[in-house]
Amino acid sequence: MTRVEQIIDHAEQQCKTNGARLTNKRKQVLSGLLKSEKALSAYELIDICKAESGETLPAMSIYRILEFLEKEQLVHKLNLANKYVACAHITCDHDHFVSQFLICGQCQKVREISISKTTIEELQLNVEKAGFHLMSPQLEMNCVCDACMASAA
Amino acid sequence: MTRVEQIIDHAEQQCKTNGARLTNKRKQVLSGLLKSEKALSAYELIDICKAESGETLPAMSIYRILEFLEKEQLVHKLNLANKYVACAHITCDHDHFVSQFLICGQCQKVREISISKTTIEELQLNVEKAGFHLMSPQLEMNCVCDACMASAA
DNA sequence: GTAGAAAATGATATGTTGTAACATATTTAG
DNA sequence: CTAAATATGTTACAACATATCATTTTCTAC
Repeated sequence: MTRVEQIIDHAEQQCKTNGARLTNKRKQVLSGLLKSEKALSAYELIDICKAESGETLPAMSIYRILEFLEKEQLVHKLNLANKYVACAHITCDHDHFVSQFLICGQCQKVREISISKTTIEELQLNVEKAGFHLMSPQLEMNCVCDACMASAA
Repeated sequence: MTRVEQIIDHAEQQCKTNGARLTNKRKQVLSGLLKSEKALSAYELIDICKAESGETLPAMSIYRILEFLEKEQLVHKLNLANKYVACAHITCDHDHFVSQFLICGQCQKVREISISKTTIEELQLNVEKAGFHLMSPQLEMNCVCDACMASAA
């Protein structure tokens, strides 16, 4: 059983626990994200699913499926890039609090790392002091990864 | 002389120093952003410029002008919202390092605040440890402002 | 001041991301 | 098995963005 299959299995159990259904098409999309190991646009996922299964999922379905996967915390939407990425902690069984996403602008590789509580608190404090309320506690940063940095040079 | 006119004047001097030209159309766009005091999409700026001057700027021109203004640090692009906002520090004469942008998802009001050096350093350290290099040191956060919070309740 | 280069803007078409609205199919529960 | 709920399909379109090539404006060198 491959790593991806293991993760999908785990995700399916997790969904069951929440009374949600990880259907075949939803598995297809999640699997596409997991295999690619980078951030993909909805339309790139259409192509990937088509290549894997032969059938063309309509854009609307992809977006609905991504929305579902996001609610189940299996996928994150990267707003900076308008792309989607599989959660790096599916098999960890813990809820997310705040993640810092590093997105390579060249190859779309993504690292999802955690932030220390004190850093979050400081950012949050700034927000409140400015008269705002944080909605989605998710930090995204435009980066370039080592590999792309090296190949560009 | 209004506050906006003062800022535009200052921006014009700044451009001259850099060997750049703040043309009339560029002033129009910057002025639109300054007056509105919130984040605007390129297409909203088309409407605003049309209302002010009567002539309709093509989308392509707006995007080119925004790109110019961004390079001159007069405008910031908010990738979270696909919108543009006038820099809050045009008359401050200092280079930017890292800004934290708080974007109200309801009214598009934006606060541009500074981040402490230690917080930046910690975030930056995380990035380097993960094998990435920060490209645009700009934090954007989805928020709701006090006013919208109150009116929604 | 005029020619030619460079910079700015315009026009047209099209690509990309995302959603609204309504129809159909599949699953689940009683 | 049937009704309700859930999931997916279809069509059309809105919003954001850029590629390409044409034209206009400005600057520079003579």
